[in-house]
Amino acid sequence: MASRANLSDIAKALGVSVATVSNAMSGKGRVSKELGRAIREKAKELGYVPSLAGRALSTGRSHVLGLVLADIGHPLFPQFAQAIEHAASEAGYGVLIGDSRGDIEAQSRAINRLIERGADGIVVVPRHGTRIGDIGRPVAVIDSPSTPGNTVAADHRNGGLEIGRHLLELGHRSVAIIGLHSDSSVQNDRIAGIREAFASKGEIRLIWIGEMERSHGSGCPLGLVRLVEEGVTAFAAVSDLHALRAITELQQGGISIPGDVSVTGFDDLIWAGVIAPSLTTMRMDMERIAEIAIAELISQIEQGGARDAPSDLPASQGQSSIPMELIVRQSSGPALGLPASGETAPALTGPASSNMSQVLPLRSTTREGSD
Amino acid sequence: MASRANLSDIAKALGVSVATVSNAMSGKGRVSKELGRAIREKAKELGYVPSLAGRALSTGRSHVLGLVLADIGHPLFPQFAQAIEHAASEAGYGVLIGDSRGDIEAQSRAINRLIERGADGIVVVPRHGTRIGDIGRPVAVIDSPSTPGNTVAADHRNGGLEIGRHLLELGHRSVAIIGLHSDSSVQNDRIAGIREAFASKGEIRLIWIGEMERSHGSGCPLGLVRLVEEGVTAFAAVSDLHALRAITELQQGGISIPGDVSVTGFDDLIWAGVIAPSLTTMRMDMERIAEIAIAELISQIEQGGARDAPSDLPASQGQSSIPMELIVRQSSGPALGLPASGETAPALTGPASSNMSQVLPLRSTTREGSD
DNA sequence: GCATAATGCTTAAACGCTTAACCTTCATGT
DNA sequence: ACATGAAGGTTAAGCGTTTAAGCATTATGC
Repeated sequence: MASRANLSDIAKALGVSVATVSNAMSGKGRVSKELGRAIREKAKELGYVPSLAGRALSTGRSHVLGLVLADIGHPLFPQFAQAIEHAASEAGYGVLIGDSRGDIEAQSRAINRLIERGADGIVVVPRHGTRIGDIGRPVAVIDSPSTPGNTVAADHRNGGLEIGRHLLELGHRSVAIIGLHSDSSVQNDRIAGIREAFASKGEIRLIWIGEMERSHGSGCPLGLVRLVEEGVTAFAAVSDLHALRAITELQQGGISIPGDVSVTGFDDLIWAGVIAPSLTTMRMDMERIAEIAIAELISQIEQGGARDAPSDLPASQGQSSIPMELIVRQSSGPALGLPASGETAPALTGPASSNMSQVLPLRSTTREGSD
Repeated sequence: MASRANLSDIAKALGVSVATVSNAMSGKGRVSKELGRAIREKAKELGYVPSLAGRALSTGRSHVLGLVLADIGHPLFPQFAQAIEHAASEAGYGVLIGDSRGDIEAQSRAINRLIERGADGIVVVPRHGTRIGDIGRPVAVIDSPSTPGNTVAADHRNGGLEIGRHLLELGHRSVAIIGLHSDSSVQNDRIAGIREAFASKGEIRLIWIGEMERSHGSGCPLGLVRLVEEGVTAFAAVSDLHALRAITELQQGGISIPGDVSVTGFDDLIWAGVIAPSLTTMRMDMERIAEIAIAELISQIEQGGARDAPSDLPASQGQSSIPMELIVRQSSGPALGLPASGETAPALTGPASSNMSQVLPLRSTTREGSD
């Protein structure tokens, strides 16, 4: 089997010049209707596939984009990768992945590697608290709308607002927010949103997992049961991962969800729908985010060429923030003291956290799965 | 800023020919020690980065590999992507991702797209029950050792064996295996391993989530509490995702883990270490698997060239299977009736599954987090 | 001391594509 | 009738690299 057909094969077969064939395929030069059709037919017949390498060398464009995730191990990565790949593919671009496990320096190394590999532009979901400097090539940053230099992101603040309102409507007046650490814009936006929803309407406390783990080791209990005793009726985690941690810890402590307390998450990660109780959470519109990021990137690539200073033009339409969607499932319910079905919930009596062998009353779960 | 320096710039600056510079950089032709050093110095000085496009055009090798995951949304994807990217990068290759969400046909489309993009070879983690046909280019398949055409994979069967033995040692004699559906070689291997461990030493039943969801809807309860009443003391899920589902369902039903029953998973997914109780599971050695897959692929690429019939040579050393590692955490403990610390565990009394408002005794969790 | 070989470099072609420039041919406006 | 322009092509250069072949020059064998 001969190796792949090229332009010259088609040209020879039809007795025309390669340039004409090239023009016909790209629809750029001046080629008569008929010849154009004939060429495309022949191309199909020979199974012609353009050589990206040849094209890249000639045009200086590889038609490949780089994707750099700060934390490629994050469970959100699949969604990102899938959406970005899809959008890029639609636009005729391939996606090269860059691993930046580890620190910030690794992140820039990853970016550089991708550039050396010839990526026309880079999509970055940066590590917390990182700013992407000028890398001499178009970049689209997906972080949070409040991050300077951000290109597109979900409206995390509004997401927080919605989850806050949801809990508020359910009657919760004392909630604990669970975050990892305070140097992530995404988390801070979400938290700010929740706070805004509760402004003066309820009491909020903050739990930083990062801090607790620093003193008690990774995977340590978060002491949530004690908070429940102190009156907290809802836990709003800024990630489904933390929500999961909360749910299991509470359940292990004999607390019923959503009977006794509610738990909400963020991101609608893969397990959100299958755990018991299934998780109420906020979902990003990855498809749209990816589309916009890619569109921005490609527009920069195609017009800009060698433009590197992002301060040059005000980046097309500026930064867009995409609404998030509230997914109500089983893990959120009416606050204790606001009986759902006429029955009065028994108050929690005595300390339950330190001594799990105590007998706890379990309320029945009344809600059904909705999706 | 001038665009990137190329061979010709270096050649001009030193008054030599491009060919010499090329030889010096690649160390292939005949170049004197001194001149070689001078050239490399100049290259560094000018910030020379070889043009992959030029090289690709000249050599016919893009130095790019394609990565196709059947289910890119699977939580294992990050680990795969990271390991593959790392191994490929070490070998001087980039990794292009292919999205094959959806059916088997989408999988071949993804593979084709990557080939059209010029990938020198493809790493495939195929969809259950798929066989990758001849695609005219080197392929490395990561599925299960029992799959025909498999290149490298974790030793899932042995993994099952180990988890089975672990439960056996803890005194469990009646376990339920939780799987998704029966057409996955990986799952079947794992299950076979567990079965082998228990051969005639205990009772095993099988739960297929797929079947249950087909009749009761996605995310439906699996009825595990009833199984506990019937005497099951351990649940061995073939994926951490299912294990998670089991743990939450059991906890919600008022059953203590590992006090009343044990639950184990597979794959050591991201949440395994942070949920309560943390999850006992089996981990694949992704790094090694990726290394071997990439090495195989590259060896095929570099020697084979246009060889397409895999039946030609017996594929180097044949298919390798990499041992899995048992990670013991909190979710597995001694079987009921085999008191861990002198204390006799109370037997479960009466039906607990259908009526969750029943008051259940909770045993204390005695084990500490170990990692 | 002369054929032979090794060494160090250059020339030139090739990879497949794009694109500017050029050359016919034919239709058009004046 | 003749300059002008458009249409439909062709030629040729160039993108950056590799690599076979060629050509001096110097070392080696006998």
